[in-house]
Amino acid sequence: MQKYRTHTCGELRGKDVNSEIRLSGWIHRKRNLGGVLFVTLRDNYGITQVIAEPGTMAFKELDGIRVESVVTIDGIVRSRGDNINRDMPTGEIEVEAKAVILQSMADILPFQVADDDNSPETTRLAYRFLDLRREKLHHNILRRSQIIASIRRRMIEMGFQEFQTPILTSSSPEGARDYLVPSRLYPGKFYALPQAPQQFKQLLMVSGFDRYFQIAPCFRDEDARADRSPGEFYQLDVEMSFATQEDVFAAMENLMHGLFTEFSNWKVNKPPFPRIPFEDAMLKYGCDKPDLRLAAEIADVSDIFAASDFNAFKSIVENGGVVRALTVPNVADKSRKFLKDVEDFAKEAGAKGLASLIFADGEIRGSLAKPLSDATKAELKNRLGSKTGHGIFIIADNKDVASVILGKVRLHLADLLDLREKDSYRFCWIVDFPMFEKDEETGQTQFSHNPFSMPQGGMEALLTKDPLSIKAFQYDIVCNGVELSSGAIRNHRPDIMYKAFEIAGYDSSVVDEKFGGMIKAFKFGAPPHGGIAPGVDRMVMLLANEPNIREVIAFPMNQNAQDLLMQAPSEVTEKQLKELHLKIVRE
RNA sequence: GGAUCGGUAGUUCAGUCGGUUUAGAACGCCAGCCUGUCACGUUGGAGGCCGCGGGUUCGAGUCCCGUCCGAUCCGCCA
Repeated sequence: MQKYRTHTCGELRGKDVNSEIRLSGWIHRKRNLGGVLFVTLRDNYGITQVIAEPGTMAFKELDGIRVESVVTIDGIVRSRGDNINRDMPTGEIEVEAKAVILQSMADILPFQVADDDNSPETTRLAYRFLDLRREKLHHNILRRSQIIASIRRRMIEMGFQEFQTPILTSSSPEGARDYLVPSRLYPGKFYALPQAPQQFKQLLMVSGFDRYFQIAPCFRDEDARADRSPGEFYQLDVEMSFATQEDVFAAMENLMHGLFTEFSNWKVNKPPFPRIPFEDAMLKYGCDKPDLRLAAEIADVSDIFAASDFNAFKSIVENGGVVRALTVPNVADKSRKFLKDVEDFAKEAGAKGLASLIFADGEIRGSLAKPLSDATKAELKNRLGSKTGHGIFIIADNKDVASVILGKVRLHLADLLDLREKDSYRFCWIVDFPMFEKDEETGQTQFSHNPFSMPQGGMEALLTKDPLSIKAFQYDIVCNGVELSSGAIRNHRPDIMYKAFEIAGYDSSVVDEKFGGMIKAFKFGAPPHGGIAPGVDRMVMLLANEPNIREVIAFPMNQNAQDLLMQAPSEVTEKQLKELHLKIVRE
C-alpha cells in the first residue's frame, strides 16, 4: 500500500464501500459522542468523515489528537446507510478507522480553521499558513492558479509567446519610487527592481519577436490601498508589433470576455467594449474609470441655467463656470435627512453645495423647486430624461471640479440606493488621453501619462498644435469601476521621441541618458508597436468578488509593507552591509 | 506626511449617564458525562494590567490629553 494515501479526502464514493484504503490529511473537526467518535479529515481535495468505534485503538488515538494535526488513517470504506450527508461530495460514505498514525501534532490554534471567525488581519497574516487552509482563501488561491493557467493558454492560442525579463535592472527616472538593490561589485551603485518590464518588452519588439506576453512581477515602493498591494504585484504584460490600438483592443477583448465568462456566472458585456474618450468620461462620470453597472450619467446643463433667471447659477456660468447635473431613480421617497446627508457628502468632497430637484408623485421638491421657473424645471427634466421618482442633483462650479464631485456623488448614491446592475461585469475602454498637461505649480508642460506613448497625429501634431490639445494613443481598460490597466501604442520614432521630450522640458541628452538602451534600439529599425498590462491581482479580485487584494494573494504584505510571517523587512549583518559598501545612519 | 474609524479573555463581541461586591457572553482551551454526529449535545473549570503613559474625579473599561498599533481614505501609484 502507498505510504501516505490510496485516495484523497475528496475522492471516495458509494462505489468504494468495503475497500481498504489509506487517507492522509488535517483533522478538520472532531465530534465525540462518548461511545462513538466522528472525525472529519481534510486535504486540498475535500473532506471525508472518519468514524472510530468505541473501545478501539483508533478511537483512543484520535480522541487525543487536536484539530489541525496531520494524520494518516487506515480504514475501511463504509456506507452511511440512512445517515447520508447530501451537503458533502463524500457524504455517501465514511471511513471506519483501523489504524491511526500521527504525522504532526498541532498546537492550540490562534484562530479556528474550520470556522471563519473574522480574526484580526494581523493575526491572520502572522499565521498565513493557517489562514490559507481555510476554505475561502484556499479556494481563492486555487482559483488564481487556474485563472493564470487560462490566461497563458488563451495568450498562446492567440499567437503570443511568453518571455522572461530581468528582475535586477536599472532605476527608471519617471513613475513610482524604485526598490533599490545595492551593488557589491560597484560601490555606490544600485540595481532597481522593475516597476514593469516596459523597456524590455519594447526591446523584444525591436528584436523582432512580434507578440510578447509575461505574467510579470512588478515592484513599486508606494503606499498600499485596499486594491493595491504594497511593494509587488503581477501584471499580464502584453506587447504587439505592427499593431494599431484596435488590434490591441481586439486581443484583450477576446481574452477578457473569454476569461471572465470561464470563471464566473455573471454577465459579461460582449466585445467590442464601449470606447469612451477621456474627456467624455470626465464629463459623464466624473472620473476616468467609470462604473458602467450604473446607468446614470452626468450632463452639462450650463446653457439651461445661463438662459434662466436663477441668478446664483447664472452668474457662475457667466463667469466661466459650469452647471452639471445627475439624475438618479428611487429618491423621491427619501427623507429630508437623506438629501442632507448626500449634500454633506458632496461638501466633504469639495462642493460648495449640492442643489436638488426631486420629482415626487404630483409635486416637485428639493432645494431648486421654488427658485426655478416651471419652464426651467421641465427643460432640466427633459434634458436628463428624469421620470417620476427621480431626483436631479446639481453642482455649479468650475469645469474641473463640478463633474468630479458629481462623479463621487454618483458612486455614493449607487451605494446608498443599491443602483448597480447585479452579477455583471461591464468592461469599457477609456481612449484619447491627453499627451501633455500643465503642471499647476510650475506652469511647465509635462507628460500626463506615459512618455513613451505615440502622440496622435505624430510629428506633425507636435510641430503644429497646442501641446495641451494633443491626444495620445493611450488607453485604459476598466471593469466595474476598477482600472485594470493602462496601455499605449508606443512612440517608436526617435525624432518624435526627442520632440515630445523637448515639449515636456527635457533636452535630447536627457532622453539619451535615461532611456539610452531603448532610444539606441529605435535607431536600428523599430517596428510600430503597442501593448497593455492588466493587473493580474485585480482580475482575480474581480472574479473572486473580493474587495481586498490581500484575499487573492497567498503571502501578501500588510499595509505598512511588512511580511508578518517572514518578518520582512529585517536587519542584516554588519558583514553583509560592509560587502555592499553601506552604512546605516540612525536619525 | 495628513484625515477618519477602531484597540476589553486565544478569537468574535457586549459593557447604559462616570457609580452593584469578583468586567460578562459565545467560540476555542482543560476535565467529566453522552453510541449516529454533520458547527454534535451537556456539566464544570481555567483564562483579563480593558493597547501604553499621563490627567480630570471621592470614583475611569467608560471623560480629556499624549502615544503606539491596525484598517480605510487622501497624498503617492509614468
